[in-house]
Order: sequence, then structure tokens, then C-alpha cells
Amino acid sequence: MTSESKPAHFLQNIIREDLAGGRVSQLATRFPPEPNGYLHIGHAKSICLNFGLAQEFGGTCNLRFDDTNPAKEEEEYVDAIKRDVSWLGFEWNGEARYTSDYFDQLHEWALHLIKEGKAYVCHLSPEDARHYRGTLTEPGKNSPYRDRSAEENLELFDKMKNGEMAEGECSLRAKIDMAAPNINLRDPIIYRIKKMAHHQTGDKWCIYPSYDFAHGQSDAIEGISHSICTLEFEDHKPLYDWFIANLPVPARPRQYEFARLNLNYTVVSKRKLKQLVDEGHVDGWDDPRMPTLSGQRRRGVPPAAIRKFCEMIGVTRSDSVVDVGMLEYCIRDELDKNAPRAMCVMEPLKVTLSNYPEGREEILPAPGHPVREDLPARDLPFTRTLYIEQEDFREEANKKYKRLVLGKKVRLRNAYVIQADEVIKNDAGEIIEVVCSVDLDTLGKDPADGVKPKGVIHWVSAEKNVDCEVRLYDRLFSDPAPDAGGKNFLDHVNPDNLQVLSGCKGEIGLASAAPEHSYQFERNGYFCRDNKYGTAEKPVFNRTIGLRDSWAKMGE
RNA sequence: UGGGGCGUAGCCAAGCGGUAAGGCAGCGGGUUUUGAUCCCGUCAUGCGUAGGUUCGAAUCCUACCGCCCCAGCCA
Repeated sequence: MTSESKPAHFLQNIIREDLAGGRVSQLATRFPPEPNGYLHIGHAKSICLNFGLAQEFGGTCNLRFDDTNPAKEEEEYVDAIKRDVSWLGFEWNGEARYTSDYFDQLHEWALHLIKEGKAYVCHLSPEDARHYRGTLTEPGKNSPYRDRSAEENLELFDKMKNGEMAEGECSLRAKIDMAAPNINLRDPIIYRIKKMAHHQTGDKWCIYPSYDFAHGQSDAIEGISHSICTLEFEDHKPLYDWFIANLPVPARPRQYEFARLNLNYTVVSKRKLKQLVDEGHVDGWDDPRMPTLSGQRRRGVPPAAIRKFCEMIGVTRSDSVVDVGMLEYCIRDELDKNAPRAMCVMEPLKVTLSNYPEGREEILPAPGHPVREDLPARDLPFTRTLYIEQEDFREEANKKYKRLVLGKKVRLRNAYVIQADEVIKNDAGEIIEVVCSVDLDTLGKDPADGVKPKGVIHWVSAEKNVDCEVRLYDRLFSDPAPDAGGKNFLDHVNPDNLQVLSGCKGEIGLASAAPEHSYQFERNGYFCRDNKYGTAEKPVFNRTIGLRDSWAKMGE
């Protein structure tokens, strides 16, 4: 570690000590999503943590689908999750695993508990069980079925397994302590009846283990040394440890908790994201405004930016709300370093160069990137008629306006200096064209009079360009905490979260832009071709994020 | 009011008894054929509050305050 590296966080410290003290010989982690929805930026923190730790300490990280509830899970999500983890840049250890791979073993362990007198079949209805459980401040009461014999329990559990009991009729519970201050220890349900097919095991089972009964044991089976989860599972740790202590498991994994990611101006609950999709506020789970990984990918966010962000925010046990500006910084930083440059005029204003021959076209070379010489240069056709941005021309302006002004000069990016000589307006008085003169002696050098124009604007040939549609995204929500307190997050959807511009003119090379490949449209922002809409003749470009804009910030 | 956590700048976050790292945002300046990038400077006499221990406390002790999580046959 250099003196410049980040200080270690608490999990890195724990792992280093465990490795040094011999508690574990090799680090083994796992990322355990439930396949019941799409991965989002919050999951990215967990993914980067688990896989990152394994890389850092020369260990392994498994991908395990925590699929103990067939009522909520689907194969579709399994595929999407694999795709997103891979996209983020991580490779899991061996094949993807499933908690359902261990259903046989888990069932045997349930039998073991019953034989030991540590689990029983309870016929309390869900409602009655709730009453017996007590409250946060009052202890619970023992179930009347708590003292059934092991033989009877074995027989009853077998009937549950064979489908002879109805859903909700009974459940298998661990016999721990109905008076425990920690509610998770008040005889938790470990197997429940669900007469439905499972996406991995088909109709083999009609009883399914609970999260608590499955997670720690699955960790043990896989030899996970550090089972990392979020804070809300801390109350489950005594239960996690109880199963590990009372079952003949092959290893003794330990659970550690960290604070999940919260981002302002963002919502990351599967239920709410689903609602945005279902009610048509967005175009789907992969809408570029969504915080899902598939949405961020479609928007043009590079996976490295998300990794950097996860590194930057740190790992602690304190609840926090990270400023989305930090994510935006990481995206800009990554894109600035790697995205090839291009020019695209969003709202075209025609410019005619009165002293440039009609029909003439010259090819001006332009660097692919201001400092990355490994990025290929591009050729820009320069012609008598051009397009510039409407907002880059004014008939009159103060000296702070560093663009084209009537009677003044400006530099065309990667090309010549021009001067605005005349304005042409339509009947409505709108400017529809600017007639300029070009100084052909300014390619790569200042004008002969030594007066350097203070502005540089982007442009595109009006005769050779790519007609395209550009989608400008803004924050999905206008409120920093759209779902805080009693607020209805839908009331805070930003009405201006999408602006669609058509008739935009991109430099000719953009015709071959590949979907999801980022460009910087100079002076504008970072864009990538949409992976869903658009045609070969008229591509659609998504704005990933704008450039920092100190001009706009001045209030101008 | 039971149990479990957490409080360091606008935000994230180091710090673990020796006198408050770093990053984001902000502000000021320099370079620049992107009002971008880059570079430089600036930004907590203060660590939830109040006491106490100590030569010395964000770090130890006590009390209080605030916020988060838990009463699914969800994960």
C-alpha cells in the first residue's frame, strides 16, 4: 500500500486479521441476490464489495441466487442478474449457485433439528402465530404444539413435505425462546408450505426453507468465510449463529453487516421501481433514467464509473445518503478520460460562408481526444454551409459571451475563425441564417492580426452530416428525498426529466457509432447511441450526462 | 416503553489518548482551439449534548438527546 491509497475500511481490517491470525486460510465471499427483480446501483455497492474483497485478498466470490421463495422469483431475473454482474466487470467463482441446490441437505438438517428436539411442527395459523409471538415490548407465549415428540414431528413434517397439509395449515419452527428480546429468536419459522413450482427445482418440493434457515447453512456448504450483508440483518445474526452451532455443518462462516447505499434524488426499492415501470413514468426497467444497472448501461454509464463510485463512497456501518453528484463526478471522470470526441449540433442554425466557394469541400483532421493520442483522429468535412448551435449566436452581447456575435469573430472548433457579417430572419423575426466570412489563414494558428478570438464553438457541415435524435435526461425526481417520511414519491417525479430533440446534426463519423459506446459531444456532454431505438439512417443518442458548466452556473 | 445499530464540514469518510486525512460540492486564481479537462489555493479552534478522568480527549467513563432497523409462513 502506498501512502496515497485509501485507508482500509472495517471489513478489510477484519479480513486481514482473520487471515493473519489463521482463523481462515483463504477469503471466500458471495453475492447472494434474490432473483425477484433487476439489480440497481444499491446492489452495485454489495457486488463491488464482495467481489472486490475477493480480488484484493486473493480469495473467491460466488454468485448465489437466494431462491427460497418461488412465489416471487423468476428465471428471467436470474439471466438479467448474471448479465449485470458481468457487465459491472466481475467474474464469479465457478458456476452460478442456487440456494435451491441445497434443498436436500437443508431438509436433512431440518430432520436433524427435529430429532434433537430443537424444531417442531406448529399448527398455529399465521394470525395466531403472530399473537403468540408477543410484541416488541412483551414476550411471546409458547405454542401449544411446542412439546410434540420428535416422532410425531418427524411424521408431521413428512406429511408437510408430501403435500398432505394445506398452505398455512402448519409450519416447521425452531425451538429457541419465545421470551427472547430479539424477536427473531422467538421460535422462527424454518420451513413453510408453498404448493407451487420453483424455477429451478420444478415441482419437487412443496415446502421451502426460510431465509434464516437457508442462508447461513448455504454459506457453510460453500465454505464462505465472510458472509457480508446489510444492516437490517444484524438482528438475524444470533439466529444465523444458532443454526451453525446446532447443525453438523462443514464450516463456520461468520456474518458481517454494512450500511446499504442511499442516494439522494433517487429511489431504489424494487416495489417503487416496478411502479414507475408499470405506471408508465419510464420506458421500462432499462429506461436510461432508472437507477438499475441495465438502465445505467443503456444511458451510457461505464461500469468503471460505478466501480469507482463504490470505491469512493466507502464502507461503514452508519446510515448515510450519498449525494448523487458524487456518482455524476465519477461518470464524468471516467468518460472524460476515455470517450472519443465528436461534434453534434443540437439545435441547428445555418451559417453560410460567403467567401467560401460553393461546392468545395475540404477534409479537416481533428484529434479523437485532447490528450489520448491512442484514440484515432477523425476527418471533418468543411463546406460553404454549416450548422452551429442557435444559442451560440447573438446579434449583440456583453463581453462575457464568448461565442459568435454579429460583427465579431469566433473560432470554429478544429477549423477556421469566422466573422458574422449579416443576419437573415424570417417573417416572424426569427433568425434563420447567419452569413459569415471565413479567414482561411487560421487553421491551427491565430489570425494574422494577432487578435485571438476568445470563443470556440462547435459546428457541423450542413452538406455532410448525420441526422439524429438526441434524448436529454435529467434527474428522475426533483426532490432530494422523494420517498422520505410520508411522501408519495410519484408526486416528485421531475416533469422535465426527458427532453427529446430531433433534427440534430452530428458529424458524419457518428453514423457508425455503436450502441453503448460513449462519445463526448464537445461542449455538450457525453452521449451514446441507444441500444433500443433508432435506425441506421437516424440514430438515437442518449445523453449520459452533461459537461460541468460554469457558464450556466453564472446564471446566464 | 424491549432488543439491535449509528451520530466527525452541505454530502461521503479517515481517525482507536498526543492536539481534526482525503474525496464530492462550494469559493478564488492559472492554463486551455471544449465556458470541459488539468493545475494551484481556500474551506471543522471543531467531532450529537452535558459532565467527568487525564499534563493532554473525537478517541476513556457517566448521563442525556437524535436518527435507523426488528412484531412476513419476504429476503
